[in-house]
This record gives sequence, structure tokens and C-alpha cells, in this order.
Amino acid sequence: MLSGDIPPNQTIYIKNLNEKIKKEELKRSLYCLFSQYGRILDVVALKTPRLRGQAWVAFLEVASASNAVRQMQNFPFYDKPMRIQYAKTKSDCIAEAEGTLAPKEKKRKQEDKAERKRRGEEGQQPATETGAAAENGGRTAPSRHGNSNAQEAAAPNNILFIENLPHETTSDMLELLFKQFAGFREVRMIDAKPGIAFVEYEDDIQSSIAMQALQGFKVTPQNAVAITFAKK
DNA sequence: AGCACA
Repeated sequence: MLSGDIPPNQTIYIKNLNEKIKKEELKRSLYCLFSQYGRILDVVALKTPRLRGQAWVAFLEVASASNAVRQMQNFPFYDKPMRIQYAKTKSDCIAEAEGTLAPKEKKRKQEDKAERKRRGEEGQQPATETGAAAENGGRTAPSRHGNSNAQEAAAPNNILFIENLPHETTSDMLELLFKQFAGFREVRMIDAKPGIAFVEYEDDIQSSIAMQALQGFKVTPQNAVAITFAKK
């Protein structure tokens, strides 16, 4: 087990992130970068002294997390190689989706200390029948949500591969669509191969953002584009 | 290095 004794988890834990990146941008970029592996339920990043430089990405499916751990290991992200493991515990958003979110013990932390100090003494203990939600036998079957198939996702690339375009699409039309995202460089099409195109950005992160934003975009009612990273 | 849910 390469990931260091931690059993598979729907959530991945990422460290060695560039701490100079603002939280919101970091979360957005992580979301874009990792959504190629499947449906993402949440991205968590905090800038507190203990938690900066780290993030959690919660996937709908464990297989997505597994692919992400392997494929994105050491991926240079804002100039630093990402170190990725499975998270040690279940994300709240997942527990909540399962109906198993335990609203009890506050984790021992500084806020806990602060809170204890604030109230001085415990008066009432909360009724414990809170989390008795249903063990739902028929759990929500997500069927084919996202790209959860176990096939290898292409490695990130600053060049995107666009498919399912109407044959009359021109590169000027595509440029209009793709240049609205930062880092846009150019569109390339091949006369002999109608219906596809390559769109280049300055880097993988910017291409990922464009991919995420335009994935499934309907150029015509019957032409939802399919975007993947171009093969290297 | 550092595993949370502001």
C-alpha cells in the first residue's frame, strides 16, 4: 500500500500545496483539476496555521479517489508537487449524505478550549436521540454519475481535446467560446477530421478550469461537447 | 510537517 497504511477513502488528503494561493482560488483550482476523476462533493481548505498547505477533496465514489491518488501523485501544482493520500476519516459531507453525520463531540481543538472557557461549566447534556436517522437499506444509487468508470483518465495537459462538435464548426467560433477563460492560447482544427478540435492554454490549471466550465456545453441542441485532456 | 468540515 503505497499511500502509507491509510485505507481507501472517498476523500483524498493533499499536502505540500502552495501556501501563497488564496483559499478560494485554491479550492476552485483543485475542484477543476480533480473533477476529471469523478463527481466531487466538496473541497475543503483552511488557512489556519495548522492546516494551510493542505486540502481535502471528497468524491462521490472511492474509485475516483483511488485514481486521483495514483494519477495526480507529485503533480506540479502552482509550482509544488502535490502529495496525495487517502483521508484518514470520512468527510462530514459524505457522512451527511449517508445520514450518519454524528453531531456530537466537538473535536479537541483550540476552539473547544475557547468554548469550554466561555461557558465555564456544562449545564445540560443534549438529548442523544439526535443521530438516530434511518439505516436506509436502499441507499441512494448514483448509477452512472460522473465519469466513475474505472478507466484511466488522461493526465492533465494544457491542451484540451474537444469532441462532438458539429462539422460546420470553425476555429473562430471555438475561439469565441474558449478565449473567455484565462490563459487561452489558440484553437487548432484539422480539415481532414471534422468534429474535433484542440484548444491550448498556458498551463494545466487554466485548461482544467476551462474544461470544467465548458464540459457538456451544447454548441447546438444535439452537440454537447466532450472535453478531455489531449494525449501527450 | 501538518488530517478538517468557519
